[in-house]
Amino acid sequence: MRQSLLFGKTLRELQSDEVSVNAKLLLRGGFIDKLMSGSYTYLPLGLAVLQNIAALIRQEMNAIGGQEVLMPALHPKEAWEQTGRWKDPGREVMFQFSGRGDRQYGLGWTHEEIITPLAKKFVSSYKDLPLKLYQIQTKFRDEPRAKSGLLRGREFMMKDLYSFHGSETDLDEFYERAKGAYLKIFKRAGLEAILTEASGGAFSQYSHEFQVATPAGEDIVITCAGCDYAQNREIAKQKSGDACTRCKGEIQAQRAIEVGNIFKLKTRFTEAVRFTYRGEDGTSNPVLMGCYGIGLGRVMGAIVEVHHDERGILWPEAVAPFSAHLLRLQRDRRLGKTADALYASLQKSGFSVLYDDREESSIGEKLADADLIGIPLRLVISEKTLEKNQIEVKLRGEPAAALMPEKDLIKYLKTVLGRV
RNA sequence: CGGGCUGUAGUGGAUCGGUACCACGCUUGGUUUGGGACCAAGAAGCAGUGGGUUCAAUUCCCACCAGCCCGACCA
Repeated sequence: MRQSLLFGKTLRELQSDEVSVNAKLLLRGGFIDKLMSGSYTYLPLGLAVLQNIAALIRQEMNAIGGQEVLMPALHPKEAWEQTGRWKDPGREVMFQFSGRGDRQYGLGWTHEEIITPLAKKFVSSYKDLPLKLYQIQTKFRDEPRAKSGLLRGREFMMKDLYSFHGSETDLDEFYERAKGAYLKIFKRAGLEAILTEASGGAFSQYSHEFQVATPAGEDIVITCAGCDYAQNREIAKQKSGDACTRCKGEIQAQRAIEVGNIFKLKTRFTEAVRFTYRGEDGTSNPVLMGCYGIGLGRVMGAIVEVHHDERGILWPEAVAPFSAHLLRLQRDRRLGKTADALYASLQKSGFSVLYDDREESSIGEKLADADLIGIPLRLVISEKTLEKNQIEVKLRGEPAAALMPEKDLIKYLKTVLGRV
């Protein structure tokens, strides 16, 4: 992508009352634009990151047998009355309104009410189970207080997977596989997620949250320095400073962002819609369910909270909007031709490149923008490099740059960049 | 929903009650080129909305709306 044509610009200044790091850097970098509190437009750069996160999640969901569907966000009241959630707790978080006539509608903040009847239509025998369906779709929640940039929105992208099983052991087994897939997703996205036990809330006593430790988090998790004990503060019996009951290690409390959670719903929703299946022996049995969510925008925000410095963002390679950022530093014609040629040859080799071909901006602006945008690899063509007939290569996270001739560059990129 | 702070060109900020100023950005022309460079000439505003006080309100008061933050809330 030629940066001169890219929609969205980096900003030098921001409304001074914005405190959240992810909001500041993503707004300044031209990744997102705020429509209102808790509601953002993803500009081309931000959308590229979001789509990379989505692609990564899809890979791992497909790997554990998930099949992607897309359900409506607009729901009829009746679907929610069946499970008793139209009034409580629905009314608290659900946008509800009436349409033509007296027909009542709500916007989906979760999809058990839709997917359970859907699965029921197609599942009747043990042969149809287990079944794992997921979607990546916009959720709406009437949050009492949207805040912290992408971390808590009123409208946000969520991956929600629902699994259906014929037995509790099958549910348990899949739950563990989903847990593993989640840890893999967060690791690939550059996040160290703490697997945290949490309360099951309204419909289950089993639940795990995936928490990313950062001062920007709104949750508090209680962890042990010595073992992998981790519980949400709401249910933790140990507190900061205690000696761990498992390993005597030091218990600590830390702030964290909840980027995902998984639940065993068991029969909470299948019972409500009388969803049963015929077993091998001909008997009718209840279907068991699990649900597994990841907030994509929240993942993106958490990545920025964890991976940034005073100059800007440092995107992990797997989610970066582009693999490389090519800067044409000066405006000289010969230099422009060299840079254009390199851009073309990188594209031909299959690399995703943002090419700063802007003529009007100063050198300082280009360098500052590159740091702010945070693409992992920076390539510079300037009068200096042209003289030596080489290209400057620098990793965003490292201070030193190296020079190399073009013929070595492609080889180097292939080793450094995971995806081509 | 309680509390605090804030609303002024596209953006960020000034403006002891006398109808608005600066910087950035933008437009035109020129110069410059390794960390947001310089010169010149421009364009750009119902001062969040409504009410009140006053001869006079961007400025003081009230209400509402919006934004940020703290708390409550949150599968």
